[in-house]
Amino acid sequence: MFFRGGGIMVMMPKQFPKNFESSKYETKIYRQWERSGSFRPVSKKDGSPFCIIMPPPNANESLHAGHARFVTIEDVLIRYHRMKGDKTLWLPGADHAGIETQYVFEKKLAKEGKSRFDFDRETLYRMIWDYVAANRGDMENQLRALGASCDWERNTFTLDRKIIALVYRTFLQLHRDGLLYRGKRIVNYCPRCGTNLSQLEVDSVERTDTLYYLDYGPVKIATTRPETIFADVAVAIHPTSKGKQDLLEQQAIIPLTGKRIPIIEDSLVDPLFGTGALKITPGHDAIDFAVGKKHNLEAITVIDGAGRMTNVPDAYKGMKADQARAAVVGDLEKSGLLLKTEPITHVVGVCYKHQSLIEPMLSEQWFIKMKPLAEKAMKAIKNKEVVFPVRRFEKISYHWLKNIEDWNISRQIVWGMRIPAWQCAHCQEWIVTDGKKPVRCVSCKGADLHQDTDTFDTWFSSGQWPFATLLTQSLSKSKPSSNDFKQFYPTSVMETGYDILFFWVLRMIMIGLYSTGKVPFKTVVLHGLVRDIRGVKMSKSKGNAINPLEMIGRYGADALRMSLVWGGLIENDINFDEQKIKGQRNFANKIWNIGRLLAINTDDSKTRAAVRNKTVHDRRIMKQLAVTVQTATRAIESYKLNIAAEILYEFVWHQFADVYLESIKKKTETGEVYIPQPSLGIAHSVFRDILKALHPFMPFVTEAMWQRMSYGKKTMLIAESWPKYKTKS
RNA sequence: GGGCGUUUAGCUCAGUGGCAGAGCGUCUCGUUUACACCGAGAAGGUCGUAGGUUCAAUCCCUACAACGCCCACCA
Repeated sequence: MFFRGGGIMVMMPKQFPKNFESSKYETKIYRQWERSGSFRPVSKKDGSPFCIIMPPPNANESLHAGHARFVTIEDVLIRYHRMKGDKTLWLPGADHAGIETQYVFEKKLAKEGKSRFDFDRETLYRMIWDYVAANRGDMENQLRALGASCDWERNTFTLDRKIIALVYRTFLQLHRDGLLYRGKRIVNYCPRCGTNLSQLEVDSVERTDTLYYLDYGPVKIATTRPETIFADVAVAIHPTSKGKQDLLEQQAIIPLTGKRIPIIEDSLVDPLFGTGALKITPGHDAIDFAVGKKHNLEAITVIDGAGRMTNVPDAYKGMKADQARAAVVGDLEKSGLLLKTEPITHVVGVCYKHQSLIEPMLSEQWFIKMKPLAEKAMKAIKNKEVVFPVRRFEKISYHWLKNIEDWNISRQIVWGMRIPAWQCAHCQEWIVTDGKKPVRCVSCKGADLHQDTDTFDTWFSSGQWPFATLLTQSLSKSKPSSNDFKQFYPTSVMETGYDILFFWVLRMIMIGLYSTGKVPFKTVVLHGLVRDIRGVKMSKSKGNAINPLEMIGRYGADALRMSLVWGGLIENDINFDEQKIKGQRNFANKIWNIGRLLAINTDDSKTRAAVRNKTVHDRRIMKQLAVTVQTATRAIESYKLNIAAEILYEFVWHQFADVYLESIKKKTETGEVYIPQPSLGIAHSVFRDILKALHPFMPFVTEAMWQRMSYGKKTMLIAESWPKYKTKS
């Protein structure tokens, strides 16, 4: 028997607005879902656990189009699995975003005429904490506006005490396992951020600079950085250089100071570049550092953390590095030691965030040995313990893991987790703990211990996010389901932008495997970036960023969501086009009006009289529905969300509305439209399944319609079950 | 220097070893008691180029080109 909407009722057109006014429903419906506890994981008979840990957005920033895309994709998966009957958990969170947040806060301080140096560490930390706490609600409300059906009772912040405790535990464990070390290395120091950055946080840009040819006595060298000559400790030539033996017996002379340094040979030198001789400056260049180490040379620092000259002749002391370059070049010219100059186009490192020039600097930092961790990750990928449905991401991941380098995890900022390591003032020994201050030095028993002032790279803690969030849930006694970790780990899907594949996803796999012995998630689904209509990456500074809330206000959350998955594969970049949202707003309205047509004609006294047999149209629409739902189901299961969205759109609009409803629509003598039975019943039955199948994509209009039609009696659509059709044999 | 991706209608993009698809845009017509946030229809493509495999290639293979992205220690 076919379901007939809401029994006997006559709905006057006036009571049923012609357009779906999204803003009238969205907030109300979301609150209804949230209050009813629909976002909590619930066990059904044959459901299996399904869990996504949300990539925590920066607690301090508003959401942009990229967030809207991930929310849509993840919410589609979550709602689908929930309807399928799986025990479904989507765990939300917020990220403290160390460097970025501190930078934003410092800009704010600067506006007030202050700087971070005006405050002690604790005060500064507290100020940033309050600042973030005040802004955090905005981001969370934006997630709600987008319809994210995540479990707010499990909402977690990356700086929650329990999370910090777990991160410290991992750090200590790495130390005990010999995977952690403190080393003096060339690091990428960003003078603007006031901290060093990992290799990943440094971008390369091509620049044209001047190449200076300098007279070093018996040899000539070419350099782009004449201000660093005071840190030179040798000049290297290639082993096949002409007159090598002769040169090796002599000494090179640093211009201006006259200091004598050895001439050495090393195959790293390119004999065809410049003069074929390379000045070795281990204190300010990574290659030189490597060469210096090989030849047992000292590393001299001549630029300090503020980017000023130090440890140089008085004439240059205190100058900024670029001023010093001009001064040095001028003096070289005067003394005739500048042989010639030529322009050179080369690649330099810049800060990924501000594009400011990176200063390679010698510094002592905490490092994690990555090779052993990466090997386990590669094995897990090979064994398909973690699957990349889009093959190219697996290839890229594997390649990166194979060539991985040690990870510098200490940052010179206060906003973040302070590193739980103390140095003994007496014997200089470092003591690592799980967060508690040690009483005495383990080696000399000294009691004068000082905690490291650095904090962890944010990615070090977020690399532990999947197990940390689930474990801290388990530690909570107040919550009914205190075994989240046991139930949901490894999680089902990790969904995030491909731009943080290396930063985050692969590190989660490595640390997850290390800490728990298991991969943190079984499937990695990556989405492409949202660009502007011309294909340019969106950013606030370019002014081409779109505000999701504005789009929601204009077209509704459903329309925005659909537009972000419709018309392109999720793994590819998309160009954001407002026309597309508009089209989906029209679609939401179409759904609304299908409901309106069915509702205003549900008059039994009229339709009962016209009962007849099923027609070709009736039978065809039933079949098309079955095929559509099956295809959509398969598409969602294989993360081809665009296919699912598109086929549902096509079916609803062009098969159901344009063809079927038109074919069954009748008019009375007075011109009133009505639909006779059994077609009306069939139409209702098809429409019910349409609402269900579209619900993951367009949760608001479908829920609003579901309730309006009283399809579920007292249940909400969010809690309904996914339509099932037997696969054709 | 290595790697990856893209190239299909005016635009944005799906897709398949067997008549080339969607949305938007354009044009024509229609309806105005489900929806103008509507309907019916039309125009528009040598599926980047050149070879190869095949009965058959937009799809598979090879080379090339253009564009884009990622990685990399030539000062």
